[in-house]
Amino acid sequence: MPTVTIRDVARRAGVSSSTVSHVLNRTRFVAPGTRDEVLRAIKELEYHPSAIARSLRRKQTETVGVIVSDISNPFFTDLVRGVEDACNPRDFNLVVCSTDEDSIREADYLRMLYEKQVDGVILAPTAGPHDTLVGLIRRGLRAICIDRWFSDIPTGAVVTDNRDAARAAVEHLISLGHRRIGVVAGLPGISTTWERLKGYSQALQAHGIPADGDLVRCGNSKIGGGFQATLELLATQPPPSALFVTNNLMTIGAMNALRERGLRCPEDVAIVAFDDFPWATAFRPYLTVVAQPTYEIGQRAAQILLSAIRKRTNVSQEKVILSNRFVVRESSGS
Amino acid sequence: MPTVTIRDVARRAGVSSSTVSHVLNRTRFVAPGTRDEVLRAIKELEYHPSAIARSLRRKQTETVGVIVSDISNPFFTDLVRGVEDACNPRDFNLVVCSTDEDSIREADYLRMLYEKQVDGVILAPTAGPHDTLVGLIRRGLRAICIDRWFSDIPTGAVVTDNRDAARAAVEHLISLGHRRIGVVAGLPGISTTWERLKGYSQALQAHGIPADGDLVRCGNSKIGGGFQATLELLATQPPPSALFVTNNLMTIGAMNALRERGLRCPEDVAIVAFDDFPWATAFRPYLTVVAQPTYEIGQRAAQILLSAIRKRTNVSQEKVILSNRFVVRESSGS
DNA sequence: TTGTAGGCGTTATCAC
DNA sequence: GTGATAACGCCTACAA
Repeated sequence: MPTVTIRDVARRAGVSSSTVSHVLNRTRFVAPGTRDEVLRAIKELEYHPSAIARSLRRKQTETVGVIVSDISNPFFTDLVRGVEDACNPRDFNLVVCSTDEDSIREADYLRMLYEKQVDGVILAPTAGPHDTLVGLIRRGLRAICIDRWFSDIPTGAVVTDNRDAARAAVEHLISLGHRRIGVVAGLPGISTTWERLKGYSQALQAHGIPADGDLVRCGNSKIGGGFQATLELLATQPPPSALFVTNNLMTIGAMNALRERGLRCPEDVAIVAFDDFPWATAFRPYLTVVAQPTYEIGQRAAQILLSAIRKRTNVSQEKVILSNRFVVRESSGS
Repeated sequence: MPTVTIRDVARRAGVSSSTVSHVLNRTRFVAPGTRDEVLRAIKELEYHPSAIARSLRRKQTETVGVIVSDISNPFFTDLVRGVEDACNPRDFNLVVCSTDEDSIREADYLRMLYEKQVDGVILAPTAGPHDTLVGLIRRGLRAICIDRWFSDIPTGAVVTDNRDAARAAVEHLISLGHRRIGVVAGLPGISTTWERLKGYSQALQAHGIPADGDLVRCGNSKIGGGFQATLELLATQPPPSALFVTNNLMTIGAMNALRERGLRCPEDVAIVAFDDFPWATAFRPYLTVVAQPTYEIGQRAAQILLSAIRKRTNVSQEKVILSNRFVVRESSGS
């Protein structure tokens, strides 16, 4: 296929390529007559401008990179949809990347995106190190963090009030009479994990329940980890009467573990979990959850990023904190 | 930030820009000494090549577009992960787009991707019209369909054996003694929908069960549609004793509907559904499903596309059919 | 073993 | 109202 360029259109319409460019971009007045000529030529030749060439000139790609842990995790998937919906009206495209929490992959992707000159990046950073990211930000890469924040990353973030929500969740269990409450904690080294643990501790403390290290297990934020951690928790003596599971994937693992042990929820073990599921009201037990505003996180981050891009400013270093919703359903007992 | 270009590196290293280019791309021999010089200059200047400029020259972007109905649908999300994992080793990036089954959005995205010169597109086409897509393919766009296929789209596809799987699913219900089996059908106009319906009919016919139009309802492939369709099915007289729900989202809707009507599954209504869920073994009822090889669909499609890109050939028009796995769990009864 | 130079397809600055 | 023309940053003949 011989590419048809702007000059082909120009020739066909009997004008100069600048005129064609200008009708394309509505960037200066063109006499209606000539304009129609140009438009006709475009139609006839089925001309499609080269976004690549345009980007080279304009130094803008109308593309943003989205780096998450795993695009197949419904949490991120919803978030990405929020980003997409915010970007679409402005004709921005999304390049999505999954790091699997590997900081090397993260760095690789960041470099690729930077070299592809994306106008900005939205990312859920891995635990680190963040040298590449920080270096690129210093060189002018516009970035915004989602879900997690790190004090060594000099840019803004959109997160949720993890500590408060965790505290509320655990207090809910306490109010139901539970004293031995196990926690399935997330990946070490990221803000969400320790914030949620902090909320847990605060709740216990506020109600004079002594902390017990045996009741905190790391589930690595994945299904298998949640499964394993839950089995361990269930093996403590006496076993916990309730579990606080700190993310969606680990919740699946935790439920699998209960099943494995032949325990019913909430009769034998009550559960409160982080992250809501679309199917939460369709399958039993109906989970009591901290519903994070996933879609909004993405949407908001995209808005902030896009506005910085448009205004050619840096992304403000502000940390935007969105509120979680606590939804009581049957898994926590009655 | 003043962009540092290949010439800056060249100057610094005291060589020509072509030499730099060649060490960058390992595209011709460069004396070890000079090479080291160049590499050092690159380090010192923190040079990052411009993928945009390179793409303009090479007419290759190392990017593929992925167009699905909705990135937040776990079916597509898994599929996209398969695509990503296949693309990553080759350093290809993914631009993902959600159409919401709107052919206009589909066409818009296709145009954008074409103008951004993606090296190829992997898409789950909307019901149509497909003019834009077909036009672009004619102009040389490499594309491959996933999940669905259409005879008017002149390119390859990776799909699953929907008809056979549907038939097996329904026969399973029949073998359990069900005669009045309702179907929650998907979006009209796409191959998966009619293939699954076809399998349903064949199963009935093979067992001498007369077809009943009342037992087929369209759920539009979404949660709300599945909910509505299920309510309608449950209202027929006599009500069906089993339901065949033809995709994941509608299954959630169907379960919500059962709950709304106070019906238990499988005691009151048995269910067999299309699409497995990660949480299928964690929440009750454990669903009996046709598990599509979602990840593999994406992976396979990406392999085919990438190989066509590498060999600079067209995508073969072959239709690759992957096998489904039928997983019996409790929702279909015992 | 390395350098020179033209061009990929646009946009934007000047000029008319 | 419209046209020339010089970049944008890289790759790749072709030359040496």
